[in-house]
Amino acid sequence: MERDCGLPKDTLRVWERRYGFPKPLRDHHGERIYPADQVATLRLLRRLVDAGHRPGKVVGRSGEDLSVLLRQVGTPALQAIGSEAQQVMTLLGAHDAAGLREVLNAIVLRAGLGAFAAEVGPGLAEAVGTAWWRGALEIHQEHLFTEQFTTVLRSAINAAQGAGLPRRRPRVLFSTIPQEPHSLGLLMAEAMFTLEGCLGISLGVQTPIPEIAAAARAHKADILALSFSSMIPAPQAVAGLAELRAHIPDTVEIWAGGACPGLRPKPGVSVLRALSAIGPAVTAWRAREDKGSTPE
Amino acid sequence: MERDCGLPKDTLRVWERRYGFPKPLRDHHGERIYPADQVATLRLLRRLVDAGHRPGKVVGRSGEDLSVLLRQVGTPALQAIGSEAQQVMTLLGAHDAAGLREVLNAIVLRAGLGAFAAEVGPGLAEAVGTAWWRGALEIHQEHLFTEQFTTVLRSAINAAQGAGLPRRRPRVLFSTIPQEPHSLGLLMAEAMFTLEGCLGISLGVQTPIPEIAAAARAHKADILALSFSSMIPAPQAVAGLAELRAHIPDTVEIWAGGACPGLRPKPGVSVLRALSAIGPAVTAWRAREDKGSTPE
DNA sequence: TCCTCATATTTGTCCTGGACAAATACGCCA
DNA sequence: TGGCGTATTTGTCCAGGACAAATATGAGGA
Repeated sequence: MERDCGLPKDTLRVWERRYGFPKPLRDHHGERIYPADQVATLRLLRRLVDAGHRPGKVVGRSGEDLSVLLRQVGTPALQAIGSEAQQVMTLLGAHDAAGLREVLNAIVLRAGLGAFAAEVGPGLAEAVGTAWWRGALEIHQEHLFTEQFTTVLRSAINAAQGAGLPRRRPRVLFSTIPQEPHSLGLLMAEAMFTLEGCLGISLGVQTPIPEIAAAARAHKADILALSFSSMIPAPQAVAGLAELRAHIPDTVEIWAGGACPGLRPKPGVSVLRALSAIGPAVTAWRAREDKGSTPE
Repeated sequence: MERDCGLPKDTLRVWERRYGFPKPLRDHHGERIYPADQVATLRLLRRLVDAGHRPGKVVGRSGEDLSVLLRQVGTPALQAIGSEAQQVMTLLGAHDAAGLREVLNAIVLRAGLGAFAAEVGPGLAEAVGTAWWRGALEIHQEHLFTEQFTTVLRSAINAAQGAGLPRRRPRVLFSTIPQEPHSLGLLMAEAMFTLEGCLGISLGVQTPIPEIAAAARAHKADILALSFSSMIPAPQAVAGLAELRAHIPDTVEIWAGGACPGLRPKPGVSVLRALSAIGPAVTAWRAREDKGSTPE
């Protein structure tokens, strides 16, 4: 059930106790049955809470009230989106998967893989994310975008890897912590490192922390690249990074990036604010490495 | 915490109450802190329980006892794996991502995409899965396999789609229910449908059921293809299929497949036991469609 | 008027211990 | 030996209480 509206079971329970909503029916044994309309209202509530409303102020109000509030939130962001994003939103509205892929491919060819991954990609992802929690987009449309974007970007990365550019260190290991299921940020980072000629190995998302550490050792990684989306609570990101840092040797650097607001550099953990920072950071790493390996 | 050993919080609690294990430390406030060695033992326990052992018989025994039991389980399966699988296991053992990708690509080229997706892929996936829960493979090695396999297969699918073969109906929508995070089965199915010249649209994994239904309508899908891995409890798969069937129009067929043992055909839900069954099934669908559209 | 800091309120998550239905094993009879 | 009814095991839910972190509120000073 909590999967259907994005709210943990404990939260549903305590809302019911404190605010009198939701008011689920009970089956013959006494278990909660959430009617479809209450689930729909809960979904609205989740978005409002994510947008900054206090549960005490909005839980218990009618679905119509909530829709009104939802429309007031986030509308300003709508004006600022670029022309690519508008085109993408139109195609998503028309459920045109093939057209979407064509447009994305065209952007890669026109702007290049670097600009696509570092500039256009994050912009599109943010526009889609915003549109989703404004209610302008269904979840399945967001899934469709993610799928097409992934396909296009991965095939571009493959092409870049096969291009015969000499691959050399740093050896970079990509993954996310178990609480982070989003793969787009990781893939965009992989693109940037690939363009720098790095040796990249991806574990995909949601690898347990001891396993990331074990993999870093097994693959003799120089850099561990972690991606944190804006959906992940900042404390979890910080805790994950600290745990990871404690598990792996100091010779392995940890580079964290993504839209997560609470990300802060720590000893042994670099934070790259933007994907465009990857190029210079790799150059700096190589300079350090050359100096360090010079016999004194 | 439950994320780290794959056991729900409630289960950990009740094991603690009934069997006296785990015995977590408490922080200053009284919250449970699971030491690393207990987490490791819990991971062993999870595998044993998955393999059929009763919790009452194994929870509370020492880690060494459990390792012995784990070795006894599943060893017979080891002998039967093919030479490709042995090669893959060797490469995984050496953490050789590039070599793994080369081998997979070579299989695609030698055997063709159809045989790769329908025969080799499931065999490899099973071998890797078995090796994992036997303890012969780390989780990060399984992640590495999944990532490389996905990359190779997706790029082969892209090539097939771009090959200029005329695409025509049925229009197939791919996804999995929210409880099913595994994407390999879905991707192999997508390959098979692509080879038949179908129009495929993937939503990726873990789409909420009402959203799958909405997408089926929006995309005017003829067939909804769902994948169920062997890890998903059969009742959840059956319930998900029933709910889905109730949400979408009868004109949309539901085809389910995968290694999930409890999968049974129902009215309006076909079950394809093997990926090789997709080709004939598509042919049959087209025959039905042609007959149906003939003016009487 | 605006900013800063201390206090009050809100909110999510964890706690304990009890209950029960589904799944599984066991024993009986043909 | 095999099928079936009963006993046990097992996972998940329930209720209400507690507390720390997050957030809002208000007082005092520049």
